[in-house]
Amino acid sequence: MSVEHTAVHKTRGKEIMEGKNDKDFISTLRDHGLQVTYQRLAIYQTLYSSREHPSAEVVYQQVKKRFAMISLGTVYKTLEKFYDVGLIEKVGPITEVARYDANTGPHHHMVCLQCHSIIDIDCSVDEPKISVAGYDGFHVLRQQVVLHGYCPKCKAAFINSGS
Amino acid sequence: MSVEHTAVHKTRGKEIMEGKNDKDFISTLRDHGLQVTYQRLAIYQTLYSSREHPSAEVVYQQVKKRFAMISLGTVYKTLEKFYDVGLIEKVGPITEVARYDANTGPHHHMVCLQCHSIIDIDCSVDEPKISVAGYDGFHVLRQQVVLHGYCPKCKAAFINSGS
DNA sequence: ATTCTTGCAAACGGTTTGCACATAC
DNA sequence: GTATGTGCAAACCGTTTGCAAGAAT
Repeated sequence: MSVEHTAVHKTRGKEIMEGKNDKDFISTLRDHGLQVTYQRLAIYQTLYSSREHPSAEVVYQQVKKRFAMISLGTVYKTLEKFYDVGLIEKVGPITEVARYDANTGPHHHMVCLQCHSIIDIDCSVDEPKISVAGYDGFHVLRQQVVLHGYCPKCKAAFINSGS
Repeated sequence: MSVEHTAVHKTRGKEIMEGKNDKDFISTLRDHGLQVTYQRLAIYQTLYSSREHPSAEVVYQQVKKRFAMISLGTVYKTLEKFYDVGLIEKVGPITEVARYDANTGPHHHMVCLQCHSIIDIDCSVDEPKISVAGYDGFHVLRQQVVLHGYCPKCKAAFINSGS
């Protein structure tokens, strides 16, 4: 694959992108063990140049401005692949589906990535002081701390299966 | 509406439920400004007696054992209503859809309930020490702190519209 | 040449919605 | 009697999947 188009984006992208050219982006992809395609480059650049935490749909709309032929399915697959290899972060559904809890006292949750069980954590243990100097403009109604990992049962299963 | 069935559930529910009878449940619903129906009572009791953070579907399956005729739609509507009035908690999608972020450095997020914008928070400010004594069996891979509230822009809009 | 990726369209699954009927108050 | 909740089924919408054609290595 050859590189012809420029890496320069619009608006806020420009500030962030400055100093990072196509070659850098390509290297980044390769460093993560990814094959390089125009689509991936465009998707990564779009995401990299945004602070909006865009959804797959939004990334798709952005990328389409440069690659009219790209498909939404590719964007989904690509973002998920990026996420898998640790190239990008994902803010989103912490559980596959909504889960409810009659315990309304202050507490947080541990979610098992394997069996999807949710374990309550006494809030007392953390009480993260996120009164956050500098973010005062934001009116915080509630905060949620979620730990992702493996519950004792699933951890044991991994060890036994020879992790 | 009259109360005939017993409040006793199975397994772990029993321990939790003990000391809370139908009248208590009814009062709880009323206290939250809710009309009382068999369905709501059953849904609330089911949730109250569980530590599994069940999904709507699971609640539905449970409740159906007592009320064969209940519909899944009702469970959805009811749980959401419970959540609205603060009777129950919801662990689930913190954003409507998955959102991505090329910033992989340690940081957390503020999500605006109104405009759905997401603002990064420097991790340095909180660093919640959730090494959590007593939960050692759980192997934590990553933790996510999410604040819900209103961003400066939306907060201002509320004030102007006469909150 | 082989393997991985793309595009398209259909399928999926959780959730929401509309409406007629039933129930709570 | 009036407002609210229920049941059912269809619609929604974000996401995933299968597969044939295309591109990367």
